[in-house]
Formats: sequence, structure tokens, C-alpha cells
Amino acid sequence: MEREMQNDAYNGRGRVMTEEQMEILRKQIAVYAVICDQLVLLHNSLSSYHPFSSGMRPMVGGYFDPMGSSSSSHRISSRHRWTPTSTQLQILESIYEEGSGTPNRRRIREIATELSEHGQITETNVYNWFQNRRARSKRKQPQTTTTANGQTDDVAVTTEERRSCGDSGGLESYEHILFPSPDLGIEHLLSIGKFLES
Amino acid sequence: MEREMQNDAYNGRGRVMTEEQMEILRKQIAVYAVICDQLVLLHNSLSSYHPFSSGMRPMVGGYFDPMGSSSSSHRISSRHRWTPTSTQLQILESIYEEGSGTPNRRRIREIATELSEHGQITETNVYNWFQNRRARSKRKQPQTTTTANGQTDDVAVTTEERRSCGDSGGLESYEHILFPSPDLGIEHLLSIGKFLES
DNA sequence: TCGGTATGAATGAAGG
DNA sequence: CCTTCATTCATACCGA
Repeated sequence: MEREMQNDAYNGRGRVMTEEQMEILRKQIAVYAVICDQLVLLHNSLSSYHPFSSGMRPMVGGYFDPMGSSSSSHRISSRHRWTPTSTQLQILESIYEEGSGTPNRRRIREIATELSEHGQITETNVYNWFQNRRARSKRKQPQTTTTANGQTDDVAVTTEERRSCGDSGGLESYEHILFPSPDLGIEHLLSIGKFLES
Repeated sequence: MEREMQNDAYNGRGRVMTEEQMEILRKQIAVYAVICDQLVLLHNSLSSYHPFSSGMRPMVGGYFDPMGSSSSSHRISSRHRWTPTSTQLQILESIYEEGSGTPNRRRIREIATELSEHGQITETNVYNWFQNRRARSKRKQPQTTTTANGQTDDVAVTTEERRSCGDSGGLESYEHILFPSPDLGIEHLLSIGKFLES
């Protein structure tokens, strides 16, 4: 056990990552994962040859579905709400980001047809997805960026600061990283990508 | 009660990253950069159409910006779970009990502002809290009177219990990503894809 | 360290 | 479109 190592680093101060920093790194990595996924997907759609699945998500621990149900048929007969497959999600994000803006009833139908190739889906699902997608992204805006870190922080810092040092979530072996943010829109992807580039 | 203290406490567990760990993360990011790059090249070669140039590899030397200027947008990233302080919790409970029932958007804002005096909090936190609070109390109801219809006995239990069981629900997003070994090439990438497919 | 539980957060779907 | 509900996921915390 080299637990002392970590203690050491902490005491060294400045040698450690804060939660915020780690979060940034996670996002960056997530961005790459998504980009890779997109690229594979794109490749598949263009080369129309034997497709490799766009799901790059390798399993962590015993987390992935042992293929039983994921064979492209989601357990519709099971129950409750529809969940887009990664492929479907990619396509939806693409369409959304294309700025087609308001998908008509006609458009919805097309999309649904297309997506049905990649899993069970209904037009209603598509419709709801777009509705929710828009509503959600709209609400994301006012959440951020106070001004600088001059004043607004003061209140916030006290509690959060203490927590920043804490947390983790089991990052003891950094061979794998978990990031829980399931939502990373393609538009964000691109913008972040640009950020990374410079 | 003393949750914040718990969180805050640096207890020697892997809560911080050492330089060494950071370096590994950097390498992992670099790996993704290379993979993306290779994918782009592959794509281009197969389809003489190039939406993006292959120069996606960003900071293989510059690495990341520790929440410097640009990324200040999320100082409190979507990552950790917010936990109400005891004071906040009391206030929230009070408001909930008051039967205001439906906190409007306006009301939410007020509450958030008020609570921010007692610790870090966002409007979203408040919103979620009320949502969860309501849902939870609702679910607790059928537990009290056992024989209502004569058949709904342990309904409440099963629902909550379910997640522990056979998960395997919609696991299609990038919520978990395993980093490839540093020398992972594109062929591995593709084989992973195939593996997931079948 | 491990497994269970409480609860914050994400999101599909329904209502208005 | 906007708001609300219901369900599920992921994580913090705690006890064995």
C-alpha cells in the first residue's frame, strides 16, 4: 500500500488536482471518446460496408450487458420507457446539431424510420426526445459563469471548497476513470474540441 | 448533520491526484487524440470526403488548462452530488411542510438565493430536491396501509429494490469508459467495436 | 474492503 | 413550448 504517497502529494500542495481540474480532464477525455465514437459511426454510414458498432464504450468491471439483449433489439417487451441506443443517440444528436431546428411531423417520421434500423423506436420517442432536448439545453444556459472569481464565489466557496478536497468516488486505481455525466451533446463536443485545440 | 465534515476530511484515501497520476491521465488523453486522428485519416482515405482535417490532436504538449480563464464556467461542475447542509435541509423541509406545494420557477429562485447564504447551492439543486422529496413521500404512502385492495402488499419495496438486481437496462451511454493501454492502436479500437457488436 | 441504503441528478413521457 | 411526474442511474455514507 502506497497510501502515503498520496498523503505526501497532498501535503506538497500544488501537486494535486482539485476536483475541478479533474472534472476538466474527465470532460476532455469524454470528448475524445465521443469524437471517436462519432468517427466510427460516420465511417460506418459512409462506407456502408460491414459496420463495426459505434459503441466504443468498453466495459468497466462487469458493467456491460453481456449481449443478451443488446443485439440491437432493446427489450421493448420488457417494460417502461424507451432508452435510445448509443447509435440512435448519436444520430439524434447529429440531427439536432445540424440545426434543422424544428423537426416537422414529416421529418420526425423520417428520423424514426431511420433510427428503427438501429433499435426499437417510435415516432413519439423521437418527438419527445427533441422536445426534451431543446428544453433541457435552453435551461442549461443561465446556470453558469458568474463573473470572475471575485465576489460571487465567496459564498459558494466555503462549503464547496471543503468538499473539493474530498470526493473521489474511488479513483484509487486510475487505470479506469468513471465519468457520470451521461450527457455530452455533440455541439458541446465540438466547441470543447476547439477549446482543446488551442 | 456532520456530513460536510465528513466530506471535507482528508482522510488519506485517494482523494487527490499525484503528479504521476496526472501524467497518466495526460497520456490517456493523448492516446485518444491519436486514435481520433487515425480514425479521421481512415475515414478520409475511404471516402475521399473530409469534413474535418485530421489535426484534431490538441494538447499533447500543452495539456490542459487548470480552470484558468476559459473554463471558469463550471467551477462547480456537474460532478459531485450536492449535499444540503443541515441548515439548508431544515429550511427546505420547512418550506416543503408549509404546503407551498408547487414551487414555481420564481419561488425556486428565491429559495435558492436564501439557501445560498447557508452554503453552496443552485436553483437546480432546489428544483431537484423538491422533485425528489415529493416523489419519495408519494412512494412511501402505499407502505403504511397494508391491505388496501388485498393484493398490493409489498409494492413499495420492490421498486426501490430493483436496481440492485439485474441491471442491464439502458447502458448505452458513455457513462463508463475504460482507458486503453497507452499503446493502443486503431486496430484495437476497431476490434473492440466488433467485440461489442457481436 | 464490501454490500446495502439514502438521495441527488438525468431523462423519457404526459399534461396543459 | 413549458412544467411536472415517474423511473432509473450513480454516488455518498454507513454498518458489518
